[in-house]
Amino acid sequence: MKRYSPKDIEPKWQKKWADDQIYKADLGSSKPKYIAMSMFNYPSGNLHIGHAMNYTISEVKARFKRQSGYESYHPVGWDSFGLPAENRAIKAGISPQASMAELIPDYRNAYIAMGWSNDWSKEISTHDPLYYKWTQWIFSEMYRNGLAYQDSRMQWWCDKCQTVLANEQIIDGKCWRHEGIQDPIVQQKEVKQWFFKITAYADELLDAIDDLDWTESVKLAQANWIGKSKGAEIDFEIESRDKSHESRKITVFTTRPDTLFGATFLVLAPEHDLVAQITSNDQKTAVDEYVKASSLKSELERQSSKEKTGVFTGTYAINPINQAKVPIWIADYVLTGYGTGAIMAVPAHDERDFEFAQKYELPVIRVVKNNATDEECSHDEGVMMSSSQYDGLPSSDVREKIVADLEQKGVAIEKTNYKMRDWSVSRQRYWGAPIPIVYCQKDGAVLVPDAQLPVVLPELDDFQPSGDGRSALARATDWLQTTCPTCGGPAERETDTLDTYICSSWYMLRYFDPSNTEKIFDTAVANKWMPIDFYNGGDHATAHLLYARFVTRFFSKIGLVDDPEPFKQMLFNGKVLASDGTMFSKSKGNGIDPLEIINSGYGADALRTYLMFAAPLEFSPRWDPQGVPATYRFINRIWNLVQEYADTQDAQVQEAYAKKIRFSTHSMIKKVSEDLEGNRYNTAISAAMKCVNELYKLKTQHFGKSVVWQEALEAIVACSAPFAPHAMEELWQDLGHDSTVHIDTWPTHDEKYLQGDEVTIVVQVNGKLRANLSVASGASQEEVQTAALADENVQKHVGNKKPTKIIYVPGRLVNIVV
RNA sequence: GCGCAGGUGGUGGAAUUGGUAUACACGAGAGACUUAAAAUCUCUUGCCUUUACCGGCUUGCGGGUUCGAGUCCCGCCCUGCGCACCA
Repeated sequence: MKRYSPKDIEPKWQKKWADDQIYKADLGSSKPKYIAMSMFNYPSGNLHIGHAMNYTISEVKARFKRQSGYESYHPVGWDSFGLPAENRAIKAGISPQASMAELIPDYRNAYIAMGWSNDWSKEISTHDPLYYKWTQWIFSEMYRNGLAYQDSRMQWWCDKCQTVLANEQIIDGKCWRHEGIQDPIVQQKEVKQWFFKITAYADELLDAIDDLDWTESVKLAQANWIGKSKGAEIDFEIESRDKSHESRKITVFTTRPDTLFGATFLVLAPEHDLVAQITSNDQKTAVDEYVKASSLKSELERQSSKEKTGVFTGTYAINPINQAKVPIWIADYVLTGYGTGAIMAVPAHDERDFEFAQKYELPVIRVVKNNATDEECSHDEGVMMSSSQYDGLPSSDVREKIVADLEQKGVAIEKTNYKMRDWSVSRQRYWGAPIPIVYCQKDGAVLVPDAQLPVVLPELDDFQPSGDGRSALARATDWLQTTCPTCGGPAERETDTLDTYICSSWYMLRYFDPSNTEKIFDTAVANKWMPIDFYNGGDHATAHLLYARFVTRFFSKIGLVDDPEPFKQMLFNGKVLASDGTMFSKSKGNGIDPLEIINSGYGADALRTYLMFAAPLEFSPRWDPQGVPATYRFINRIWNLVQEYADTQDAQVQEAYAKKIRFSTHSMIKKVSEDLEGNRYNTAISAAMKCVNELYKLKTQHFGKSVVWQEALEAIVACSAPFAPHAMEELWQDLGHDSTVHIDTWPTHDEKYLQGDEVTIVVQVNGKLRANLSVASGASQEEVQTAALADENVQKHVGNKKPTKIIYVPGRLVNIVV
């Protein structure tokens, strides 16, 4: 009997599949399309167990659909620009280009060894000039549509990376690449930056979230990130002691205009423009000191110190609703970047204001009557009080009314604010797509004409940042010096490169037309294949997924693609954890190498099946050293079953056995199909295991060449093929096929085989299980009840009491209440 | 602090609309095959009581609704993730 040896069959089939190009997607196929993919790879080292997990998830989905009659496309690409790659190259003393030329082939081999069904004919790399030409073109297109602009502003700066960071790239006040204990806290630095105006799409991006079939937590994270809040801007006149004041008012943003009568002071952020102007002479020293101190504080310090601090400016403002005189303070708990950088403080109804008022003994006026006591602060809704003409009205109604009334006087306006900021896309690093801009003394910043794209990244010997805040490109003088496209005069290229999140925000579309040199991609093909049917990953809940949505939405507006949403279904999967429940890390050296497991003899099939079986895909399973041996045993059981069958003679299978075999097989087909569709891979695999166990019991009799056994074995082989593609391919051939198991072989279940002659009815007495009854499946309620009451054990518990009620659930249970 | 998700055997985890709690797997125990071991196959395995049957208990804790609750409702406790002074 042929033994199961992954070492021999896996490479054999990998070669055969490649030769036959069975995974090459025909984008013009007349079959229904399906595209499943995982977030593409950031090549920076070896394939690790996290990759194995992520990519197997979408790969199984792609295989399931390919077997089910779809033209299934499982693309592959490399997110090859970016810092980790550049840092690795610097460390290795080679260029990033050379580093990629080393890494990518290794990854390719690893992908093949995992048995992933990628279409290698359409492979892309973001560092390929053919690709980044279009990344640059997106910048130009954004610019032409008024969505890319340059601005000088304070930016987060990581000293280790020597580059600015987007808000999304800061974790606990540290750079996302340097969040260790010894790593520096990010600093603010004034830098001239290019931005994409993602805020212009804030509302659309938020509204569209509802309809996405995405992991709920990711949808929520995106909504939080966008952070929409409706409110009003209200003007407070500054009480003037000195006629020379340039500005006479302070505009505050509030989401609770209904509490305006309770505003007992104003607070400005220390960075607010008016601070110097309004500060009185006797408070000047204190204010100056406070402003200076808070500017030196890092964001982390500012956020970690719970204690609120502030200082009085010596000036007052007038509350527009009742002309009350309220003091103006400055405090760093008010953020400069949000709203107007100034708030009206309502200590009775805002916890932060309450805390501040307590500390500095400022008055507290309650204006909403709710369940809170007089001593505590509460933002709950209620009925207005101490609010003149609004008294007695519900606070939720007054919110709009008060703004409308003030709007008439021209001192307020309805306003919606967002937490989300524009996307900073400039990076002061070498390894990225150069921003297609030149600076001319006469014409300023000028776009490089499309005909001159790509602006090719020059090869350098030294690509360390220049240290003055500019990238290594600042030293590439030949490249740097150019001519102005507008006037032809001397000009200098932009030395910043584009954030790699731009590269990854549109790659899925390039998969449909990877070598087009005339256009970014063919719209007709993209419209046929978009949106991506299935997408998964264990990271980037906000940044990448938000940027990809933004860019796709932009593409739909300029007519490049119809659907504004790129990913129809998105599954945010868990990460494999070490056996002790902690994250795998390089420093701990506790990583699991997928190739090592494959080569140890267990093979890719057992590894893949284990990863998909260990837990639901959303969970983070702990690595179990017993796991792969267990799934190896499962595959081996299928293997031996098929081999044994191949060695049998023709057999007559009695009808009663045939029924049992079919019941087992068709239940399995149904369950596996539904579970694969619903991304419940772990229970799909357990259904296949259960079926195999049952077939093992059934094979002790009437086992042999027959239609019913052939069908059963083909079903178990086909249904296990997405998880264990190599072994199942071999077995498929052993069952007598010449063509591959991986295309158009998915079995369908027939309901008629799922109906048994008898059903098991559970009998309860007062809700407690007392008997199991086997009755004919067509039995009437009366028959079932009679049989139930006749049962010996049921009789014992009913005794001579008369049933007061009998609950009957057809085909399931009888509950006798006495 | 706020938001979200979740607490089920020794372990990972299953359980349609409320309807046999613990599927499947690991681990453990026993047996078969073998000179022996590995591999393979078969059986047992929530807890208590019992030779066995029978019975009792059990889904983080406490209540409630119901003929019936892992599932629904109320109040606690704990864990994980996300956001974090966004007015």
